Amino acid sequence: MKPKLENVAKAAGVSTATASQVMRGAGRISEATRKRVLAAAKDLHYVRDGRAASMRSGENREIGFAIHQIANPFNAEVISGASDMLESEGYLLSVLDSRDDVARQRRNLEAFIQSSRGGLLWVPAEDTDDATYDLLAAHGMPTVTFLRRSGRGRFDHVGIENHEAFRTATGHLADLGHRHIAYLGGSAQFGVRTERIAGYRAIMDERDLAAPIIWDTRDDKLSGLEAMLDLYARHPDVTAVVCNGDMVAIGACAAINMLGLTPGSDISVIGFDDIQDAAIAAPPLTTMAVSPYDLGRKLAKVALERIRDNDMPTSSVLVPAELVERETTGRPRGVNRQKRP
Amino acid sequence: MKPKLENVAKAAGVSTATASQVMRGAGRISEATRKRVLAAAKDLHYVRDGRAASMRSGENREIGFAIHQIANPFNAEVISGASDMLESEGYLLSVLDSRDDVARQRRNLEAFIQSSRGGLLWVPAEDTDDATYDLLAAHGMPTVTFLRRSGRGRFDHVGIENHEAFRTATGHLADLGHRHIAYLGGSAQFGVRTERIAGYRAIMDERDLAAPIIWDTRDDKLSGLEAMLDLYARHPDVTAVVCNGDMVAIGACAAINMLGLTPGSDISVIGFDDIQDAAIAAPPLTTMAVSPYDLGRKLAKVALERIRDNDMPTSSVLVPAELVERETTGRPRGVNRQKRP
DNA sequence: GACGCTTGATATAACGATATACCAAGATTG
DNA sequence: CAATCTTGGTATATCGTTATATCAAGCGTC
Repeated sequence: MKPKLENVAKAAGVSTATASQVMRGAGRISEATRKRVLAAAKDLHYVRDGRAASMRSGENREIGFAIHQIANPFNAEVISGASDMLESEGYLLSVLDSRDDVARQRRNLEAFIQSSRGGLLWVPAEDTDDATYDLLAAHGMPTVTFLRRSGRGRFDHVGIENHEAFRTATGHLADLGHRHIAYLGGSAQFGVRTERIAGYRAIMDERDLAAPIIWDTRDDKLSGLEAMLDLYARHPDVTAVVCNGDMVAIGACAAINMLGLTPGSDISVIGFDDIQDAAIAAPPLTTMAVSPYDLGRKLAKVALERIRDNDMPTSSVLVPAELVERETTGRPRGVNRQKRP
Repeated sequence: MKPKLENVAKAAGVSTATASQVMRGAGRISEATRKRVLAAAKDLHYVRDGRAASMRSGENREIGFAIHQIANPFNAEVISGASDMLESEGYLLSVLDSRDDVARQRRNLEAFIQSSRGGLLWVPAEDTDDATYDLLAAHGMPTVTFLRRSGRGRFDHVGIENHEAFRTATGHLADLGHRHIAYLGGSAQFGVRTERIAGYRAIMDERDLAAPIIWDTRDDKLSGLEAMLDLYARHPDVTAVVCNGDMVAIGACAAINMLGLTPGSDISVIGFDDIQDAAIAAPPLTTMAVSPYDLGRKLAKVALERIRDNDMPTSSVLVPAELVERETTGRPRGVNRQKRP
């Protein structure tokens, strides 16, 4: 049923070796036989068995992306960017979603190893244990971690300047006159959040603002909404929130609306990511922008270099985020309009 | 570097055949040697080469999902559902995104064939040509199409009762007293949209309402917003819109807000999908709900049956959608409150 | 003690492609 | 014209597993 190289070769009246060379465009083959083989292949709907090919040649042009959450529009954009870059170089990207579950992630990564994917883009799940990093390192899988850093420098990394970005975000609110600024979406011990929280704390400290408030929540709108309602009930003096992501921020804005208040004038909200929704939210969300598509391309580029030479020293790229002022940040009530510092 | 079965076998002092049997839990092996082999395997960080295994055994527990758009929260939920169902049966799901591009889809599907994935879940890209269906059929790939039907009955299908759902949606608006109802997100010739549009048209016709207006737009918020602005400029008499999806509907609501009007009282909007955003949008969106997670599970279940017996006659499952009334639909201005029929 | 039966393990041939080495025939050279 | 090169092609071992057949040893049975 499934045609193999042997069938193609027989149909074209050549050896499998010759057929193989034609299919790969390798070796020295006369134009006449080349055409004959190609015709036979098309005729039989031949598709080569990549397992056999990759086993023998040691090459695999399928790259894996192990990500913590597919359902996030930011991540989806990253995937698009990475995919485009890889495709332009003749590779292909398949995605496995761990949903931040370490057991599922383990299964996913083992599947990548089992199929000897050509390389691996990876956003490690929270609480990923060392054994998992060891596994990849032990198998010599060309790996680039993304966003969440770890693995003790054994892997390349592409990420965001989180610390600096949250200094900027918090600083922006402070500049506007806010003193009680909370951080929404914190708590987890993982690298990214601690970097971000550190940036937030640094400004709260340097500018001598009120005591930091870190409020936990997951990364989606509904959680952001609930967390904001909670926060407001417990800390009514908070006039501004820095959010761990746009999803949370948009949820928070929805909560503020539900409370009969207005984001930007009653409570200021600043997000992170600049997802498509941010610009068309009501009101449009002030946020820290990084281009996820470009980030994805960058990520893929680093991976390609690693794949081409697995002996290079590991590298690390951090991309800065940029403040995009829209309408959810403003002066707190009771602070007079004055020149910005 | 990469350990193979031979190394494990040698370390345990047995043959590769024995080691293989231990790793698979097959054959008759004494408890003592079983333990010795397992220990050796763990010791060497052994992970079996799935390519070789699947080549020899003809089995592959990695399932592919070829989808038209990862970045859609509805689809993301479907993926989660399918993934959970498959995992519970010891399979694993990897996702390739075609972004509705037929060339990219072709490459993706060929990759699935090359690696001989155990089965295939597939939302065909718009304008998929027959040759692509033929390709899968020719290779005997166990395939279930999802949402978009085609392939002339050669594949199992899981989908939504689109026609009936859009009769319900349009009927709901008609019941409220609307006469000028537009369809937002139409035009493409593909199955799903024509089914939906047919349902809409049927009601417009049966109830003797104004002439149908079909307005084209892509499936995201920004496009929905632009389309709604456009529609309003050209057809100011429209008092209600049925949308092809929640993303479009939410975009449309944003547009209505921008125009200084209120969704639900000035212009009614009804969506489709009931994504998470629908419930927390401002105002909350009336929509036709199907549970994407359950849909994903169902899809996976059908695929598993197909994988287990590829000679079964093909089946088709259509899941109904359900009206969820929230706040974006109401009586048109100027129509008196009256008993619902 | 020859016979069958069970248990635990092994030797070996696939699976489908590709890398390597090799070869025949014609063309080129000194 | 013998020696060398080029061209176009093939035979074969190999990648890492697993399925199949086979086998030796122990054990009971008549």
